[in-house]
Amino acid sequence: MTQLVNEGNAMRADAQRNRARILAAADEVFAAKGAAASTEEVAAKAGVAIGTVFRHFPTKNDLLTALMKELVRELAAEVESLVRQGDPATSLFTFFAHLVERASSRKTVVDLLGVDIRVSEQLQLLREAVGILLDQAQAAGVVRSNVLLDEVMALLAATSQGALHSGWDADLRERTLAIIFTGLRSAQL
Amino acid sequence: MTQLVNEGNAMRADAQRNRARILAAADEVFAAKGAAASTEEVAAKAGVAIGTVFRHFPTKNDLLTALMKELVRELAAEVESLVRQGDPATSLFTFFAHLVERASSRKTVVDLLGVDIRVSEQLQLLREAVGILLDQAQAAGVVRSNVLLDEVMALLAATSQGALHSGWDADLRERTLAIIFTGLRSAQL
Amino acid sequence: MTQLVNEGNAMRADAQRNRARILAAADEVFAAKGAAASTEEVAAKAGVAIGTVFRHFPTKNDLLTALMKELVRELAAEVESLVRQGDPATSLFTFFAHLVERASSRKTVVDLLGVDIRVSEQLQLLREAVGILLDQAQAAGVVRSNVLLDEVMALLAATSQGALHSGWDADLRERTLAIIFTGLRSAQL
Amino acid sequence: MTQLVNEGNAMRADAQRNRARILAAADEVFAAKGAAASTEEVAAKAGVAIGTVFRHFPTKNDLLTALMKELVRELAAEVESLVRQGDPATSLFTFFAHLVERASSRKTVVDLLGVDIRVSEQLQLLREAVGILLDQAQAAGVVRSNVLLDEVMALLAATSQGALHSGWDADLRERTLAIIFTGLRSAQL
DNA sequence: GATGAATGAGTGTTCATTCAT
DNA sequence: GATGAATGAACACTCATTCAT
Repeated sequence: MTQLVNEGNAMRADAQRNRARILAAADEVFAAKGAAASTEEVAAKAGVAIGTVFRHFPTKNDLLTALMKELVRELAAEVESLVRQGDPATSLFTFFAHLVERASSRKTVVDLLGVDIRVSEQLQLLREAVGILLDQAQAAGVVRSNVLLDEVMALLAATSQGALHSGWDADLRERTLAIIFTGLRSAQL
Repeated sequence: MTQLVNEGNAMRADAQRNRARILAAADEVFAAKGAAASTEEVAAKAGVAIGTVFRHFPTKNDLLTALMKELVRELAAEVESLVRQGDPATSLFTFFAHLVERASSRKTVVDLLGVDIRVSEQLQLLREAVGILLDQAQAAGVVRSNVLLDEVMALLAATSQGALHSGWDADLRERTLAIIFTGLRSAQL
Repeated sequence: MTQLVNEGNAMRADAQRNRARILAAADEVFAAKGAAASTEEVAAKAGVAIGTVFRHFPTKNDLLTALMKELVRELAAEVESLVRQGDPATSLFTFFAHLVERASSRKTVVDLLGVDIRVSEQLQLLREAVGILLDQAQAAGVVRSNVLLDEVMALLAATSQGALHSGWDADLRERTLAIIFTGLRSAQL
Repeated sequence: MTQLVNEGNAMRADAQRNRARILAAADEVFAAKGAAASTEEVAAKAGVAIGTVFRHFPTKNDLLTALMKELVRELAAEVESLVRQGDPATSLFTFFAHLVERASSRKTVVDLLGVDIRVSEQLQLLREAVGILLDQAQAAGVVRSNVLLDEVMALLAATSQGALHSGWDADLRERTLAIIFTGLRSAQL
């Protein structure tokens, strides 16, 4: 039985609390300033000493990766819920829009896709989840059948990055996604 | 009248040559390693001393900005030539594809959008140029008339970033752009 | 009556066991990596928590010192046994050779002389023991009578350190000691 | 033509001065506190910023190695002068005594022989020099002919380390070396 | 008494920027 | 103008030591 959520088996209460605090602080800090922000700042925002951060995440990269895992986990959970209770015809678009909206204010979401972190492994999970949404949408006939998961993931990444780096507002986001969704839906010209 | 960022007006011959060399080196270095690469490395590749780099570009950011300007200028020139001699119906798509292809191998193209550089100003030029291509395409009836320049620019930026950070290969690039182009062309569902 | 450095008098059974484990682990770890190895590593090898190490030895230095005491005690015991049952004419040389051989594989033996530990006090015991061997050897006429204990101790320390730091093999060790032993035996020129 | 002394070909005057200052400071600091002393302290004593130290010696190890080279060079020079103008029968002993005397106050001399620095290469030079002294002494009949260079080097290292770590005073040094010299001179018992 | 999480000063190293040569 | 040495703040990471659990 694979567990998606597990990272604190047998940990003292205070340690768990600190781990959570650090992750939260890291999320905020890296979301605002990107992965280049200093670990020291994360510690400060979490209200712990620098050593504590490194005890929980021996490397800055480990911290970044943990953040990433957490994010992927949340996203996967969201997909799962959409699969279970959402409208198969629109779930893909709903999720797509939501992710991009989220990315527009969180540098983390985006930075993590780049750099030297071996994301692949983590992203695999998300990829599979999105694959289900795509299947559903294609089964419902609202997405062309020759669209591959690769392109959907690529568009997802691209728009997430675009939304962040270029600071799209809600309106622009909507209009831009509309074009992409149209591209996914309609018959090739 | 001294200017912080000289650009070619009234400059000793060797200074001009150095400026050009530095820009070329910076392009290479930053393209390969991203904006995080050290100025020292740029100087080395340019074959000048570090002081010379800082004399021409008082700040690393100034160097990055200059690179950006140069890039925009090239792109604008390309657009202009397309406007003059290209097929109005396909020029937008041609340019779009070309930019993204270029971005996929040049970290610069993309990173520059990220830093703290106020791109807006520089991008204005490019924006106007692309505006012309869009007008042409809409006039030719191959792009829906309710598509705004904003969305086109957003898609341009997003795919450039996506192409680089996620390392799209030629095939994925083509398939992804096909979806976007379809979205631009067809009638909204 | 609480004592800073407990040594076995009135101690819970498990505490005694832990103390012994820690000393054994420390011996191994420091022998292999020198005194610069981390206390944490010692704790790990001993299978106890870091706090336990510091409860038994309030300072890293205290741990090092205890190790030293232990070593001196063992050596003194060895000397005692030689005094009781060995050949008075060769015991000094036997002990000398054995100590150096041992030093060549145990960084501890040597490093401990380096730190800031005031060895003198601990070494007194060993010194007295070696003094007996020297007396015996001089009585047997195999060591010049004007050789003082000071020099013997100095040579002992020097060769121990040399053997370790320079990594003497058995052959080199033997040949080098042969020279020293000759120096101790023969008449001054 | 091999050059023993070369390290500053084409260097700005101030850079040379600083390099020398740093080496001098490093010698003092490491001599007093051992190789574990901080680079920062070296910088402070040299009166330069920390960056300057690292510009000249990109790694702490590089600094240590440079110190070592310098030391070996001096020693080799001393040997060379002894070979040229000294009494072949006593030069080896003179040099031996001098090195140990020096070591007794300089942790550097000794620390450098240990740790992870690849000394071998550097020591080769010194080894060869001492080899000449040994040959001379054996030719003069004052050192047994079956004494090998290996043992002499081993004794040299051992006594240097001993002299330092155990803090021999002049008298003890003399008496201890007397025993070793006797061992080298007389016929094996 | 044992545990192991938290602390925080300290270390080696990098790099944008300044300035004497 | 060009050179390249000097500066020093910043950073990731380590480790002896303390203390709440």
